[in-house]
Amino acid sequence: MEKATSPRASDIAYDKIRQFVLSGRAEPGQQLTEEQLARISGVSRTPVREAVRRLENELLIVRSDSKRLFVADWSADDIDEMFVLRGMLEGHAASRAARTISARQLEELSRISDRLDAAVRCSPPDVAAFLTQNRRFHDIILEAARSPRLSAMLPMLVEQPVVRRTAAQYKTEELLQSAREHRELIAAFGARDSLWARAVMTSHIRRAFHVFSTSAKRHKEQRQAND
Amino acid sequence: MEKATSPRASDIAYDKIRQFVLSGRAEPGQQLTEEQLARISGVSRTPVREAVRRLENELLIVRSDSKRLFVADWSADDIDEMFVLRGMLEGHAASRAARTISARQLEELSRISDRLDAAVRCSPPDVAAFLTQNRRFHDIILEAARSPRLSAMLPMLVEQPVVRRTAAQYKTEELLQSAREHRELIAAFGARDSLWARAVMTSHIRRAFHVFSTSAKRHKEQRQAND
DNA sequence: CTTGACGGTATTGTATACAAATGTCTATCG
DNA sequence: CGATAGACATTTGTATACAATACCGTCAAG
Repeated sequence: MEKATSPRASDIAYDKIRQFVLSGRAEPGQQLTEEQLARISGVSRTPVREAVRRLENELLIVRSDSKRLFVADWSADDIDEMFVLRGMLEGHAASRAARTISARQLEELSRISDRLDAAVRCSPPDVAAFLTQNRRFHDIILEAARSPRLSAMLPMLVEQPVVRRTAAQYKTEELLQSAREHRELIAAFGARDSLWARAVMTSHIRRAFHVFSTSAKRHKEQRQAND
Repeated sequence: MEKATSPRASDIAYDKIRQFVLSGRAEPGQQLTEEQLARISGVSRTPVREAVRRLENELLIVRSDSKRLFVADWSADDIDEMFVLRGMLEGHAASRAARTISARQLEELSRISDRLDAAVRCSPPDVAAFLTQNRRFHDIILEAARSPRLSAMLPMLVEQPVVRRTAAQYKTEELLQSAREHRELIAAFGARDSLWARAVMTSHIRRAFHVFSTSAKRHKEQRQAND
């Protein structure tokens, strides 16, 4: 039985501010003051500061030379590298998970995979559900890898711009392929084949990069056409 | 002209607590209270909490289920994995650095490499100097890689146990080989060969792992002999 | 003897007040 | 007109007081 976690103010602040930044309500490069963030999250500055520390570590917020806060603004190179790093780290996570995953977790992955399929096959595809389940899938692998270090590092590689990109950009075909890759990961885990698992995961992330990349290009061209 | 950085209390606390943990004065698994840490670092609890957040991110300090603080205690598997992750990330850093390093930085690496040689060649070898220059060497590569993400992640992979191991454990031969590898890295950077740089760095870290590993084994055997 | 409830104590969490520092605007001088 | 010094406003940093929570020993019931 799960117990409801006590709602600590610093966690509330963390969630609210993170939401504020990721939702795009905050412009990249925009200054944030602690007081403003305190107002937004409805708590005092003290827990806000703790939340900001965490977000700063995830590089969603950056500090100027003299401690003023700004919404992070990522270059194309930053984003490229994030995918490279995610490929390495999630590949490693998959490799470890293949050795240590429990039957319980394997079943859970299967269930999620079913939901992923369902989300894709209905029309129109339920992209929001897909993204939620996708995230859960990867979280379980991370959990199965049993590495505190990976668990601390991977959250730094959340892709702000990907989240912001509207759901409509995803094509059914791409989602189908993604779901297939999830199935193959489960197969690799079932076979306890760490090399296979790593290879599938690396390829999975890399493909996501190319989907994102071409989508970003389309996006840019459209904007230029509108000018 | 460099200006003396203003001594903010939270930085003082960070340095002092980090020193306290890494020096081994704190036992792994030992509880730490904020007040105790405040006493140690001579500031109030507020900046201590900020320092603790940072150390928590580096996994030098861990929190129990209900927010009590403890000195991190790492398993053999943790340490193994740290070397694996360092291999991947520093390899990646070297790969990037090979493409982007400046002439200025290359010169700096050469100078440091000279000092590394000097520290090894004198007898007995100046291990403290070696470690200091070694750290500086790797920091410059990290700087040259120009990746905020790498810069945030690599500090999580500082090897507490390695630092704690006494200097005397290092053999001259091992230090010499290490110095040679640094030279080869410089050569790879000079050639702007990112694959070469990555390979040398990966091998460099991996060798360090084996040196550490056999040293740890010796250490353990000695302890058992003493019982 | 074990188990579970209770209450005191230790520890962490939050708000607030104030200090220090940074940024900005303006007036004055070259 | 441009530069610069200085006053003022804004923002971050720190200490402290108090609130909330978790831990631990004790005692009573089974």
